[in-house]
Amino acid sequence: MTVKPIRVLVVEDHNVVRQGLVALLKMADQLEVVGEAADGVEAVTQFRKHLPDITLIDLRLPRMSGVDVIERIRMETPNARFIVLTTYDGDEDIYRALKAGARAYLLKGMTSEDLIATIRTVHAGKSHIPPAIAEKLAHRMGAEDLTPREFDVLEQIVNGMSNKEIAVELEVSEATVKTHINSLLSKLGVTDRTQAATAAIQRGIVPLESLRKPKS
Amino acid sequence: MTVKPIRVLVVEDHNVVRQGLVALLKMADQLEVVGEAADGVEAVTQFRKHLPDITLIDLRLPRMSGVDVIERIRMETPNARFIVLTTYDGDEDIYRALKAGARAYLLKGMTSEDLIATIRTVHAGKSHIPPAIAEKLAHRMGAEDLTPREFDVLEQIVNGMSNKEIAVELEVSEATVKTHINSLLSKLGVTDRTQAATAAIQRGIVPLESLRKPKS
DNA sequence: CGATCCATCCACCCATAGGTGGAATCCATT
DNA sequence: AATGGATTCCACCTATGGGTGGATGGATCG
Repeated sequence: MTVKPIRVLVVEDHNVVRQGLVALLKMADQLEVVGEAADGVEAVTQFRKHLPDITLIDLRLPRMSGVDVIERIRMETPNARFIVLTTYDGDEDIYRALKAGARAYLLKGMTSEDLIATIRTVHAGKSHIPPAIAEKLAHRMGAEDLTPREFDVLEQIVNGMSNKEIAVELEVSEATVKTHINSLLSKLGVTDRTQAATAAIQRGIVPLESLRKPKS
Repeated sequence: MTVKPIRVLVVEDHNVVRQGLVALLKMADQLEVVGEAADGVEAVTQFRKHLPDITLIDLRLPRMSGVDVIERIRMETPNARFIVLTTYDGDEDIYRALKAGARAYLLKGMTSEDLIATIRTVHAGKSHIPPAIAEKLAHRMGAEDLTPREFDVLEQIVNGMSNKEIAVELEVSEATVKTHINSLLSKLGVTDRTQAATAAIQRGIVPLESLRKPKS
């Protein structure tokens, strides 16, 4: 123990994945896993307790989302460093996480070399945003940001509601719904509601989990 | 080595997850990981080489899908035993995998006890289908099974195509497209194409990966 | 205080989507 | 030979969706 190891907190709800991360990290020198958490609330607790150098964090977490965790912790500890883990590319949450202060992001399909190299890079104070994401990030800025109301309407569209149903649900006229739809269609760069729905799901604007259950 | 260990093959493309599985399995007695594979083709090769008692297999794999792997192997080795791993519930592939001969399925959020217990159960010759899935499986049977052509149309719908565009793409008339749509709407139990699209994604009938890239 | 953005609504129009009720062909199974 | 499913197409009609070009009040911000 000649050099001070990098102290890492692992936050991930899926058991196997968390075990896998810990297993990978143990193979590396000068890395120490100081804590594990399986949900957002526990993550905050563990962070306060251990004050790790690096927090590896999944975005989809029970109880409190990864983005919320990052925001919360950075209010208390502004120089906390986060590396975000995601399963899928093109996830809208990535942008929110980066905006919240994450320094890097990694897909779960990465190799152990990727993981360890990224941890060292971020610990050295640098960021590590893959070029493809950086481009999308730039591309995204100034383009699509839906107003709260447009988001409401989009959510209803994804849930298969007709304009009339949306109007009732949001307690506005159908004309208003149409206005919002026209607006969000052009913001999303799509031509109809079906494309809006799939785009919303694909980009993670509306999470899959919030989808209606089949009418059974 | 008093008792013969259960020989396990782990097939999973995501590095961390595979490592995690192996790490979990090593904690158990009388279990031996005899091979690992990161894609479908390698899975078949590894299976032939080791003839494991149990194959833990993810369904989303590069090069050859998990379902295809199961079908292929069971043609050669009909009593091969598979435990399917999935990230999300409600995945259409689960049904196909079970039909192809998988004996059990597990979510990646499981505990190590679940995993090991399931391996032993399946090795003992029993199946292990969670009640919730068994019910859905029963519920699904006799209901929705789309014809190949209906599936083609649904795929186009998910990709945001209009009826006219679908007609051109599939080289049929718009009337035919409408017929198929009418048919698949009632089979899926939905009322319009947007609901069909989200249902298709949610149930995994059309994989998210096959979605069009934004026109950029 | 203007300027801007948001949310709300209107009228009008046309294209698209979806429903109904056919019908013909082909193919596999009975 | 007959049944049934899948695929292809037609005509016809109505409902819904989406485009255009407005208008209004409220909030926020420089």
